[in-house]
Amino acid sequence: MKLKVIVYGLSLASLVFVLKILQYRYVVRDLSIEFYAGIVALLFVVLGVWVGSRLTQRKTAVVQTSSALSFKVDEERLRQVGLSRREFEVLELMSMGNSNNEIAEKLFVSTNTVKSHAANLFLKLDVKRRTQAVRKAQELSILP
Amino acid sequence: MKLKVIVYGLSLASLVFVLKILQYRYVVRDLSIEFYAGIVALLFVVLGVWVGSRLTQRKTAVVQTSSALSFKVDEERLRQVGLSRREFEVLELMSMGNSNNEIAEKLFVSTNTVKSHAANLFLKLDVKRRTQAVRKAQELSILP
DNA sequence: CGTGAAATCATCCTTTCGGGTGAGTCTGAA
DNA sequence: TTCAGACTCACCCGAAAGGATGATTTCACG
Repeated sequence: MKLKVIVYGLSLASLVFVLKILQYRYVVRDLSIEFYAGIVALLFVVLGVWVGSRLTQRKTAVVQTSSALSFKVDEERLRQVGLSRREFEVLELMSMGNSNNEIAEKLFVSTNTVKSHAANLFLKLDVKRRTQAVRKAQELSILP
Repeated sequence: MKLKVIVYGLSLASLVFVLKILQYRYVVRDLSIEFYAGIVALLFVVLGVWVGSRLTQRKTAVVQTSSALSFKVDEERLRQVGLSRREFEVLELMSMGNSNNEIAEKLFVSTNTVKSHAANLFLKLDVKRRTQAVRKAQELSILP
């Protein structure tokens, strides 16, 4: 929200600024139009680069803060991936560095069950190893 | 490398393109210069945003993959833990979800060597599994 | 010139992971 | 009630990971 306002405002301001410059050109007309075009182009490329990096930075920042919040955001993400609660619990303990056996003990189920959940969440996350699963979960910001 | 070439090439191409347009303007002069300025500005803002996001994307990627940037900060941390460069490289690839075999291929060494490095860094990090190693490395902020 | 750390590779062995398959229970929705 | 999905567990098997030990080479440091 705030970002959009800033970006749009800045763009408009810059445009006005450039127009003013061009207006001024008619007074000081001693340089070629190509020169001014180059200036304008350069100026706006710089502006664009700046805006572009700002944009991406904000994007990741938002992702980070949202994951730092609570369960609700996670559940939405979970539904996007299709992970069930149990699968997510396994994934959490997995990311803590627990073995399947340790996860089984902590969840009061058998190792086989953990392996089933693991296999299912690997399918849903489209990964082959638990380390990949953890990484992908972090990238999807469903895990810290 | 490739990225820079592409970016610079694209910038130059766009500049030439705009200059051509302006040249053409002298033939079809029926629109105000403000209009053309707006077009140019808009065009280059879009280009800039694109380039900007590209740039930032690469930047983060570089930080993750290459050890060149993170070396300086890492080496201090590394000495605290006592990890050698090779062990750290293995740890990095490990955190990306690579298997020992894949790590071996990417480092041009045998799987046994990777396992040796892995065993050593497990000792130094005081962990038992690779998932724990990755987690601990993140907690020590020697890995993203 | 030795000495030690790092890097490399190996072999043997055990544990852990992961894939595949099947199957029973339970719950909530149609 | 029936049915889908989740959860549970089991067995088998191959692949990956990890532990232990030893050997060689390289390279910097004293």
